[in-house]
Amino acid sequence: MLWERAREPHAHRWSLPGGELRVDEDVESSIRRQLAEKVDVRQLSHVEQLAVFSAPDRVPGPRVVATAFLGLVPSDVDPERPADTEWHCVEKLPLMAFDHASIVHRARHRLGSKLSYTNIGFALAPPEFTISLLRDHYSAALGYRVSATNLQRVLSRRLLLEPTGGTAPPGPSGGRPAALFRFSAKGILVTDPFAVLRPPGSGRPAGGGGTP
Amino acid sequence: MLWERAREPHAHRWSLPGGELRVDEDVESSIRRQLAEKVDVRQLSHVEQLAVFSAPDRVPGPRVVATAFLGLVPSDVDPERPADTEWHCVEKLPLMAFDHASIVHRARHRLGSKLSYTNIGFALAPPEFTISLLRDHYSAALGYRVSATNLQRVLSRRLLLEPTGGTAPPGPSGGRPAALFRFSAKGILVTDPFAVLRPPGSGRPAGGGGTP
DNA sequence: GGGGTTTTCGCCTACTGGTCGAAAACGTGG
DNA sequence: CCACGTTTTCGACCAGTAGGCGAAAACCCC
Repeated sequence: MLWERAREPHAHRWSLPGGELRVDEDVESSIRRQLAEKVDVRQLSHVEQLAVFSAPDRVPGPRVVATAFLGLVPSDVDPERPADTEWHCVEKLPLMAFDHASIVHRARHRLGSKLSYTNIGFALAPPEFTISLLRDHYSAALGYRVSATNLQRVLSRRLLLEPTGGTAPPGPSGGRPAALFRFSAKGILVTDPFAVLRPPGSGRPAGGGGTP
Repeated sequence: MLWERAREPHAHRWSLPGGELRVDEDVESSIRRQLAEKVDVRQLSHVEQLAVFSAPDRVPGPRVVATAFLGLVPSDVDPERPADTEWHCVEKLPLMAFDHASIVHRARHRLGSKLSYTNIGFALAPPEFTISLLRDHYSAALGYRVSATNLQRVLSRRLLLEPTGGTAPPGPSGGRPAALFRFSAKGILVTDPFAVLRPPGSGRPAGGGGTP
């Protein structure tokens, strides 16, 4: 979600929401406050620090150090937002202000990486969802096609997927109705990667696949 | 490597090296400059941003926002350093200044995670090393025993390990002399995790192990 | 040469993830 | 109402990975 700047510098370019850090708040409180002026912050399903951007010339005039965050909202919510904001596709960004395009690309890269080794993907989906929907989100974030079969198996084996029993209505062209799943309560949002070199006696990791 | 503070606040406590950011440098240049006043910065084998620490009360007096870095040096180098600095074991930290203890623990956690899914481990070892040395570094950073067999096999399969042909002299109690390895030139320092859900037709990932 | 120590190698197993194809469950049009 | 297209779901197969273990190799010292 980008915000069209009204004032110079970089008027009419699109920028990330943000603003100045107050002396009585930490950076995460600050970005939540800044964002709250635009949208309902409670919709945010995931927030994490991304990186500090501090090149001396990243903005005109006095140097500004920015702490960038990655924030996600489920795909079913479109929070109320003012007229000067707009959702944009990460692959077709408009002309952006300052170094914000590189921040977005870094965030997209982080999201793609974390999708592979954490269950952060659930932050992109509604409370109940079909595997196909989740696969589409994964594909969009990763930039390549993901097999629904593998996605379901991988997530199920990690005990992250729990069937609700319900089904979603088929699309306009028919097709078998998809089963609905929810995020398993035991599957706490893991933000750390799975260790490859495990402690001794901890069950065997994973592997497999390959091109035959 | 910690630095014993001479002045208040928190005099005689141990702190991480650092200082104020100048207006004409970015944060990484700044930490390298600060560090250069203490040690030879060229010894640093890896530097990466860790996180921003910005709690309003993290230091007494006016609020200070800190960008913490994780920096590694190979285990064989002990750079010249002034008398007010000292190497400390991460598991037996002295009384530390400000929130620096939590920064260290965060850094240790990051290192442990990255050891599992990147080849950052080479930043801990000398140019030529034995598998046992590398295993000891892994064990120390991860906090649990690591099998030298697995470590060698995993790294070899990723084409990161290259035998030099030489051997290291056995220890004082004898034993078979260990073969020396070097960091393979093809094994660029990967700082991103391996994707678990790969693009189609990309060869099969990994798996394996488990407790029999 | 025997005993102790450390490294190295091979074998086995459990399990993972990619691929593929068949079956299931729907809508639609003739 | 039945053939067809569509989408989802499930099972089977396979290559490849990592953990565990034990035997063999290579050294020291006595």
